[in-house]
Amino acid sequence: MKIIYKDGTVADCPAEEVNHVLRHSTAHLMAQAIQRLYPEADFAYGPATEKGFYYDVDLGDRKLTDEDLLAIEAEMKKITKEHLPVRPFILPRDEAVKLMHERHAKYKEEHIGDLAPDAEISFYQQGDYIDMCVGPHVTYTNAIKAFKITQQGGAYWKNDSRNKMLTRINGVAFASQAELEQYEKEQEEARARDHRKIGKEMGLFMSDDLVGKGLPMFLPNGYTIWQELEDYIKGKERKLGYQHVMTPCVGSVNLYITSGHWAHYRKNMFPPMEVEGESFVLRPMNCPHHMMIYASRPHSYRELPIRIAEVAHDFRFESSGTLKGIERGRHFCQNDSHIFVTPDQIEQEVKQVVGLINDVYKDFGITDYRCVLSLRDPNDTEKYYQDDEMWNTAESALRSVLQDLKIDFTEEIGEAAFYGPKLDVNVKPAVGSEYTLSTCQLDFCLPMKFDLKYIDAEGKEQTPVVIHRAILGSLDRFMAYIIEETKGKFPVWLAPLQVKVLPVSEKNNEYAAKVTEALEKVNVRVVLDDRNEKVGYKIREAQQVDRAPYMLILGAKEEEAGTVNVRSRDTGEQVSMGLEEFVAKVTKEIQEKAH
RNA sequence: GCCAAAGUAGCUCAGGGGUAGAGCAACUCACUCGUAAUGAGUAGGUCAGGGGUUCAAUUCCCCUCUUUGGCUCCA
Repeated sequence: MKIIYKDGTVADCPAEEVNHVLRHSTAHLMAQAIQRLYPEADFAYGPATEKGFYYDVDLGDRKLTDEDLLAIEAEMKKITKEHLPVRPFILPRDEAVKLMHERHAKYKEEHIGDLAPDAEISFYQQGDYIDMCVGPHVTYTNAIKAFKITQQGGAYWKNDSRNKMLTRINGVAFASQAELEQYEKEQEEARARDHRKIGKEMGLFMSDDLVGKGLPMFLPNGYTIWQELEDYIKGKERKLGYQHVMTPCVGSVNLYITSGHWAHYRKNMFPPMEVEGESFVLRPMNCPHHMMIYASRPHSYRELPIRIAEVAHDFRFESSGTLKGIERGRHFCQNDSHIFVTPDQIEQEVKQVVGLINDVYKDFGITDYRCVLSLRDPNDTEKYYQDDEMWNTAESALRSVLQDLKIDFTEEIGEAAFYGPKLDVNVKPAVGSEYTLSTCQLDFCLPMKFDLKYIDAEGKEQTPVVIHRAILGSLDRFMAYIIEETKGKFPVWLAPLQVKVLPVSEKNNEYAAKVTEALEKVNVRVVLDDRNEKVGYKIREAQQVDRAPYMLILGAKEEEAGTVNVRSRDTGEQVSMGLEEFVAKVTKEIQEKAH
């Protein structure tokens, strides 16, 4: 594919750039179509995205309907067929401003003002459409072959909620129709494994208007998984010397004033409750409670590290637009811990935390994640606790552990907690944008605010350092992740229904009941489907809805021989074996938490 | 919170100013069945809620709630 640079050079597009250029050019193509249909349209930014492009446009009071989007798409197709040449030109700044001003492009005009004084200002023209742009672009409009407008939404000018909300029109674009179709197929598959959809199908959780939005409730099947996860992580933690505690979901406002959360995050907390002249809030996090547990008695350096852990209920007032099933609600259970260490234990302890994350990810087969070292923004004096030396020490401590462990990570400015830098492990859901699964945060700040101490080897008082960490993040969110990763086909140890017993006819119900009982006796989660239906019908439901790892087909043959016919959910394979043999197999898999 | 779209049976969805529709699920009956849907029948609804227009509203208009997508936010 030929592309044209802003200086007019035409060249072959490097293979790895093809999609990006194509998508960026498709954004221009769409803008041209919009301009033809709505001449009053004023364009802001219109970049390429991961799979396509968008353009933010100010349409005044006009609202676009789905039909309007189809009309825009049709106009785009028309323009590609017009075979318009795409040509760049460069203007000095004053002429550039003049051109944009004449064309009533007020966002572009403002954009010029944001550019570096010596920046070269280039434009691309196709037909009567001119866009300020650095390029490169395709050389003719008909190079764009496979695209689709996917949706519209609002987006703030310069991504700032104080600015005007513009109409963002999103689309996807590919080099070929086949790739576009492939993409659409993948999207459909992603929607099918959305945890909200599977959660409904399998009866894992629900929500109800009367209970309140963002407040999901776990149903028996979902809570079974939840409890398995809780037992699993607590077991891991116990082996590493964590001590579990239980603290209340409500705390006095004074507690959060002391911690600094009141000043920094009050707007994300449910408003206070006044009783007997005191104010209380639903807690949004557990650090202050755990600080108070540490502070309740004196500590020697010999005791450190002290690892206080809790699977704790938290409540955060998330804005309504961000709620998403059990991935992000207003109530969740954090797999939280606060580790109190001496400064020279930081490195070893962070390494232990990272080791635990690795261990857990291995157990769940999680491989598709991204590590981020979240740093403060030194210019943001409002959000971050002000102490440069503290920040520098904490940030470089975390960085050096990551480097030591040879972990790939990116650094992101302005992503730190107000009290310290974080190592975040981020993953992507089936639908929607990336979120943090695990986190490990270094904190020199809260121990000071709570005046925490330990006695060092010289008998002097010292301030400990706190490591905040969450491995499964919140159990709710982790469950959402596991649902999507497995498409509801959980490993046996997690599956809400582990074995489904399917008699071939009613004649075999009695034997099937006996088999069911034998499994119940060894605590296997088993259900007998003795409905008067054909075995194929029962299999379909057990496979597609229950997603039971094992189905036991029991007919005359099995009854006579005292065996079970085992059908595997994942392979569809059928194997006959003795009941005892099956019991041993399934209990072993549960015990070993086999994938 | 903001910008859009949507809300009809338990689920997935069709419909449309004049008695509310289908498939699946549920229930009943028959069949007694061998690895992803046996057949017949029955029941199931304040068409999210409230207000308005109209002889008549589930349908048109307004408000509210919830859901979905995008933006902002995410300790």
